[in-house]
Amino acid sequence: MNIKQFSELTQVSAHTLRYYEKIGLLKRVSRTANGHRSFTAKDIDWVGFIKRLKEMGMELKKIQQYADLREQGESTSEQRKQLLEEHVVVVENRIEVEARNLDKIKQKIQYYNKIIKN
Amino acid sequence: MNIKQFSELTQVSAHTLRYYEKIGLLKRVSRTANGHRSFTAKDIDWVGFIKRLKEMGMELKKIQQYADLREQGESTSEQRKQLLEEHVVVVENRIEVEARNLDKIKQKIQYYNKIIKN
DNA sequence: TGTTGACTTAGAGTTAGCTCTAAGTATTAG
DNA sequence: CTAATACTTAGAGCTAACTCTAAGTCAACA
Repeated sequence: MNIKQFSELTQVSAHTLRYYEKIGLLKRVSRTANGHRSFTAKDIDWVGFIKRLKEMGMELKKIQQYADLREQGESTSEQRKQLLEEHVVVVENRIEVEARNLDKIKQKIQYYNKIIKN
Repeated sequence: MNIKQFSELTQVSAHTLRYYEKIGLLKRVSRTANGHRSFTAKDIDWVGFIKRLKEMGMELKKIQQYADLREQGESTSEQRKQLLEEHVVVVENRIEVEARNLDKIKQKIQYYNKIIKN
């Protein structure tokens, strides 16, 4: 599948896909005879995973580390697991902070409700 | 209180405080005879509020809007309240998405646990 | 008197993560 | 055969939110 089709499937722009390859997030993307990128079904899963990590606020640099480990094969499973576990902690803390702040903002809204009514 | 003391109290760098004033987040900061900024106790609260909104992922532009309304006085309470309510929805959705993604990542970790044990 | 240190400004530089441009090649349709 | 279209690359440009620099003023202290 060429870059355009892949871009539509993954909802990631062709520009961004090339960028991801350049910075080492997508590895060993195969090419056709004329040098065009040719993406596979496996690439779809991988980009999906990248998107999820990104959505969780993982930096591209960290995702890159994961990609590096992944490329090295099975022997790095433990390290990849650790990387994910580290990020789980980060996200859990962030959710907690956000929940706390949400509460405070809601209190502020309550305050506005009072002064507006009177 | 001068910018250095204020910076230490609020944990926001002097550079950033000047920047916040320039983009209209801090308004009417008073000056001493020699032109130095002079911050007050009210400014501490306001910067604290800015920090909370920022922590919740509100863009400085949006915070600026809030600051503009705040400057216009009591009559804008309703609009400020709406602005906060809008953001509450944004944050609630984000927390939800994060919780869902967290689950998926935890599943991935479980998968690693399986393949590592065997 | 001079030098230290805090402040001032305008504006340049930085980082992340894209996003776009220019110049070029290859394939396909008319 | 030519025009349109899709691809390629290197590298420039953009946005947010700082962060820093340079050049200058001013007060205090040895």
